[in-house]
Amino acid sequence: MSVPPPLKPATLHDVARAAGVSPITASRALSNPALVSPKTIALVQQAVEATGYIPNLLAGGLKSRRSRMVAGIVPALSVAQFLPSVQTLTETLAEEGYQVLLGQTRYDAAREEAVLNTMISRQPDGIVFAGLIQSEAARERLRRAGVPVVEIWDLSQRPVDMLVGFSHLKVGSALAGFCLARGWRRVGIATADDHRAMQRREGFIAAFGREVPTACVTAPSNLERGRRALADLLAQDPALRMICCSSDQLAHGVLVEAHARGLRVPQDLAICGFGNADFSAHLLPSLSTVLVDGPGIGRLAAEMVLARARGEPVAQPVVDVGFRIVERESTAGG
Amino acid sequence: MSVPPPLKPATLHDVARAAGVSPITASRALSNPALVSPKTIALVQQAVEATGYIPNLLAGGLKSRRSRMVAGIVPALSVAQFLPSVQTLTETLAEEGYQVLLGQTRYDAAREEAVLNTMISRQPDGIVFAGLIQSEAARERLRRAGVPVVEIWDLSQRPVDMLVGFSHLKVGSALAGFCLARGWRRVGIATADDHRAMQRREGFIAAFGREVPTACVTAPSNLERGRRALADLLAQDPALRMICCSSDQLAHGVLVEAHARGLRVPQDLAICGFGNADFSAHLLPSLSTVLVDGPGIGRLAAEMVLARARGEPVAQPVVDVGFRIVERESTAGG
DNA sequence: CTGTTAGCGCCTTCAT
DNA sequence: ATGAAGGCGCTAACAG
Repeated sequence: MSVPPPLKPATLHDVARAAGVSPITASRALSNPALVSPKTIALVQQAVEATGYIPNLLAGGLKSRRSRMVAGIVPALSVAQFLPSVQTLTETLAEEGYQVLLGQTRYDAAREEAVLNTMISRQPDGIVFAGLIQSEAARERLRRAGVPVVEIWDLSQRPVDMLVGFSHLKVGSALAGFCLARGWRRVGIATADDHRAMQRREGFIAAFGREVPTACVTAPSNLERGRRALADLLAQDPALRMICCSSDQLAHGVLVEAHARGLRVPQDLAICGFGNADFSAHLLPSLSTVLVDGPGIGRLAAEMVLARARGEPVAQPVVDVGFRIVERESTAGG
Repeated sequence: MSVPPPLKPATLHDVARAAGVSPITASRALSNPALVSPKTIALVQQAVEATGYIPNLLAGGLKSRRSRMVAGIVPALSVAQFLPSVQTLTETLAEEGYQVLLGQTRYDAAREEAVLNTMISRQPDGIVFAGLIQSEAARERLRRAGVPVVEIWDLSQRPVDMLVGFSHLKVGSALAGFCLARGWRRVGIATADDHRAMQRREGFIAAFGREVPTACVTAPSNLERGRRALADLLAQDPALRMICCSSDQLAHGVLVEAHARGLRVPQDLAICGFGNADFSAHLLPSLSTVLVDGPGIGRLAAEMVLARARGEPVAQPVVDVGFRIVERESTAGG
């Protein structure tokens, strides 16, 4: 049973020889069986077993110009926001034999460019980028390279190529409307300092009609920073009635800090998050939030890239998936 | 300023011609400048600018047999446990020009094998696998392929190759000792159904001396399942004094459910988690947990792979990074 | 320090 | 349905 390990792994040539056919026939038997007779296919498959052949996708990709890899680029893997999108992207692509190459920009423009350059060198069949690509040089290089690009989780007048996202400004104004409708005037904002979160804040203020107390924390946000943010906000205005947060993690921190200070939520203080994290519906009180279809964004981005890879046109290269405010206990009453 | 986009992207040949040198010299100027005169380097760099050259790492990898890619395989990206390791792995590798290829097994043995096969076809310079590789066929194929493999987050008598982890049995027995020392006899376990979590449970029971009420939830665990787990456990024994959980997410859920039922933590019910999630220290009460150095595991794994890629021997191919019980408010008193 | 030669393993193109 | 030729873009291995 046990075959001694060959020093050199078997190549398609070895398989072809073992099967008594030419290399190209072996190749077709494996990647395009429709063109080969059933007899030959069986022969080749036996030869594959016998030789322990494992194809070299690098070599195949060189000639065929299809690497079957897609770059997935996020600020950091720890940004919980993007995880469902990346996970679904990876799964959807895997079903079609594509793998995701991971890149992290750390919210850093210089690294963003470096990461994109490295990715281009790897000849990916697509690039999915969380956020908008800022660097003009990178945008130009991507267009030149002709790689399909999908920017996700934001909206832009001038995407590099394709886009699946929604308007953060509109999220902000929707939240402002939400507060105004309930008569909440003393509202504070706890926000991370990333571009998208700040845009939501801008949208909020524009619709709210005036500046509001703001606590700004370094991205990525987390529970601890949420606690500090509330402390900061209450120092600015102890009578705040409502806090809008740039993530559910931050909102959770605000909630914990509120409890630590004996504030009742929502009676004394209402709280709203963003992103509908898996825990939000199950906190005490359950957390109101803004729902965005993260998995849907990942799946759509994958399908766009796959369509391009197959040479099909993409019907709708820019998709606004929208969002929805989910009212739960933390904003009840009002 | 604006150069019209070339139909064909520039190759190293184009750069060499523009610089008036041979292709191999251009190659060396870019990838091994120490071997080339400063004058030539400058020439080549100008040519790179002029042509807009972007190297093709696929082609380079084919010849040099170094793909500069490392496979990173987890059950699912949403398993919070592994994120710090994957993030640090990705960062550490990126510093050396390596990228991570993402794979997800979904806790599924069949997919585990499929994912590993796909990864091998991509000629990675290493494979970092969260957990132990179960499939004997895959283990054999990996050895044949000669790819450096690092199994992480577990310990084994027979790793495929290298390993960075710790003993889950020992974690369990340490937790049992922790409970016994405080005189807590009515202890329940809330656990996910994955292999490692179940091992911790086994270690607990062995050291505790008897079976204990157990609520078992489907992995990956989250807050909602933690709430259900406590409900389940209290139905089994309403007088439980302490709950050990297989993750901090689960423990968080147990904490929330305890509060929902008017139980005081830790006075009525003590809770301990696992993994030291970023939020654990900042909950009310702060959550006791088992600390494991996730980023450290990722960094070590990266360094092992890099060492192998450089042809250096790995001094310690199996590393037990250990763990530490972190006592916080949720287990105070007792 | 630089160049020549020769492939890496596979697949596209064209022929049969 | 199968095969032959050639080359994808780059870099080892050797020369000079």
